[in-house]
Amino acid sequence: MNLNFLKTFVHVVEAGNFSRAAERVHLSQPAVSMQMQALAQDLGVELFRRRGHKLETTEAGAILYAQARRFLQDWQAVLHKLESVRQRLQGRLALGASTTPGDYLLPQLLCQFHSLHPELEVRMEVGSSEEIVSALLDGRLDLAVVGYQPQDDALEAQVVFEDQLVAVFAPDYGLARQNKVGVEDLLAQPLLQRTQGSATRQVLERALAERGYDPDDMKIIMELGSSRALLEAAARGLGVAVVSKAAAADYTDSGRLAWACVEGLELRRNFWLVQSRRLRSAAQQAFVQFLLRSDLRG
Amino acid sequence: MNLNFLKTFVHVVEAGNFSRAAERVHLSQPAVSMQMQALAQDLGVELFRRRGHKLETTEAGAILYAQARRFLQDWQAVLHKLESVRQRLQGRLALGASTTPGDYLLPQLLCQFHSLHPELEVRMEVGSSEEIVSALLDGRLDLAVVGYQPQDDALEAQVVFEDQLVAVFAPDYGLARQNKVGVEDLLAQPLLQRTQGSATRQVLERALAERGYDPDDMKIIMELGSSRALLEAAARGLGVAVVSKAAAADYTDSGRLAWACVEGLELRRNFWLVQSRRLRSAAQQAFVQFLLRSDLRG
DNA sequence: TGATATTATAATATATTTTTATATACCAGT
DNA sequence: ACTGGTATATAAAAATATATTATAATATCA
Repeated sequence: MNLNFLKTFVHVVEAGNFSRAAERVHLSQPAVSMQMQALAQDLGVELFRRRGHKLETTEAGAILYAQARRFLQDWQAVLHKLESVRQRLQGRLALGASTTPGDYLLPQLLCQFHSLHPELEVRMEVGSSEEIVSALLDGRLDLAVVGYQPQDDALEAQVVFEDQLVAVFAPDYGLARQNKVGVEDLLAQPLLQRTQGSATRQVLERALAERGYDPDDMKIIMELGSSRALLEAAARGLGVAVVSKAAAADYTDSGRLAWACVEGLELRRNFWLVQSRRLRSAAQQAFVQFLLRSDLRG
Repeated sequence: MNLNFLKTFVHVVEAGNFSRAAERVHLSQPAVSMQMQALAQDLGVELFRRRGHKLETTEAGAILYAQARRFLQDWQAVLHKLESVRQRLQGRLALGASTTPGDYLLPQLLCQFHSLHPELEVRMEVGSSEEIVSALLDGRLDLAVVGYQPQDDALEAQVVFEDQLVAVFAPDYGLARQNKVGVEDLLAQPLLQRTQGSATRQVLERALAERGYDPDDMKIIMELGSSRALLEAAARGLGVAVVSKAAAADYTDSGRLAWACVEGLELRRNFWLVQSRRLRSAAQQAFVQFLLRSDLRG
C-alpha cells in the first residue's frame, strides 16, 4: 500500500473530480485514474459510483475517506515525532530569495526550521532574482528561491512553490463576481503597478502579450516599489493591483482587500529552489528536505 | 511512503537482523537492506546503529518502531472497516484440500470467511492431493489447497501456506535441547509414522534420501492413518513422530507434546492454492483474495 | 444534435523494486 | 593472526510499477 495513493484518493473525494484532483496533486489525469483503479482493486471494493458526471463515493469510499484523512494525519504526526530526534545541526546557512518568497513565503518556514535547529545560524538575503543567482554562482549563498529557472549548468533547480497573481481591490470596489474578473474589465480599471523591472509585473505583461493584448493599454495610475506599498494603496481604494496571492493573503484574509482571478490570463508562476551542484553541507540538505516536506507545491 | 517498507522495518526490529527479517517477509536480504536505506533517507534520520554484529535501533528507530506498529495496526483496522461493506456474496463455493490444510489450516479461515459472506454456501472436500486435483480438473471443485504444484496446463497454482515438519514427543521424553534434534538422534528413536503414501511421510523420506540417509533405517514402531492418531500416540510417550507444525499446534501449545526442528533436514514444504484457468465466480475470486490477505505466507 | 467536460485506454517512457551474484566487515575458535 | 561462519552492503540485470502523452469513449448540457 502506497500512502500517495491514499492522498490522491482524499483529493479526488474533495475535488469531486479526477481531473481537478490530478492538478492538485501534480499528476496527470490518467495517473489518478490508474491510482484509483489500483486502490479499489487492492481493497477489493468499489470506491466511486458515477451519476452522470457527478462523482459520488460509494459507501466503501465514504468509509475509506473518513479513515484515510485521519490516517494521513497520523502519519504526519509520526513524521513530526521524528523531527524531535532529528539531529540538531550547527553552523551557518546562507539563503537567498527574490522578493515574493523572501517576504511572504519563507519567513514562516524559517521560523519553523529554526526551532528544529536552534544552533544553526540562518541568514537570508532578499533581492532580485538575478542578484540572488549571481551570488549563488559566486558561492556567497548556499541556496536560493527565485522566480525563474536559471539555465546555468553549475546550478540545479526544482519547483518548490506555485504562485498565482490575482487582482486585488478595496472590498467596496464592486469589481468582481464570484472571485473572477475578465481581462477587458481589468484593463478598464485604474491600475496600480510595481515599478518597471519587477518580476511580478513582467509576468502580467507577458501574460497579456500572450493573449494579444498590448501591455501599454493598462491604465497605470501609480507605480510603486514594493508589493506592500501596492497593497496599501489598493486597500485605500486607489485602484486595482495585480499581485501574488501569497503576498495579498494578509490583506485578503483580514478583509481589507477583495481579490479575484483574472479570467483568460495565465498568471501562474513557479518559484524555484536553486542550488549549486557542488558539495552540499548537511545543513543545506536538511533545509532542502524541510522545504520539500513542507509540501507547498503539492 | 510505502506501507510495506514500514512492515519490513517492524520485522527487522523484531528479528534484530536484516537477513532473518527478509525471510519473514519473503524478500531477499538485499531488498530489505535497500528498503531500510530508502526509509531512513526518506525520513531523514538514522534508524539503526551497529555495534559489531548486534543491530540496535537508534533513538529515531525506537520512536518509529513504536509508531509504526500502531500505524500498521490502524491500517488493518481500516481494512477491517471496509470488510463490513464489502459486497455480500451468494451462491456456492466448492473447495478441496489435502489433509493438513483441510484439517488444520483452513477450518478457522473458513469460519472467518463465512462471517463475511453468510449467504455463501461453502463446501470443503478433504482428500489426498491427487484426488483433489482430479476433482478440480473435472470441475467438481472450484479451487483447492494441496501439497504440490500440479503441472497441468489447465491449472494455475500459487503458494499460500508454508509449513514445516517437526519432531514431536512427550514433554518428559527428554530428547531435544533448544528445540533441535540431530538426524542421527532422530533415527535412533522409536518412530511413529503415517501409513505408506501419506504426503507428510513422503516429505520426510525424501528429505532423508536427499542427505544420503536410507529411509529404511527409521525404527518405525507404529504406522497410523492420521496425524491426530500419531499425535495421541506420541503424547502417550510411545515414541517420536514427525508431523506438520501446524497439525501439532494444539498439542504443543497446551504442553501435551514437546517439539523440535530436525537439524540437517529440509522439512519445509509449501501448500499451493490451485484453480482452473477458466472463468472464475465472484465468490471464488473473493475467497482467493481473502486467503491471500490472511497473510499466512507473508 | 453537437459541443463540452470528464474519464478510460493504449503506447511508451521512466523510476522503483527485486533478485542474483559478489564483495566486505565482524566475530569466534583454533 | 588465520579461518570459517555469519551478517550486510553493493552492483548489475530483470521484473514491476508508475508516470506521461495522445487518443478514444462516454455522458452531460445547451
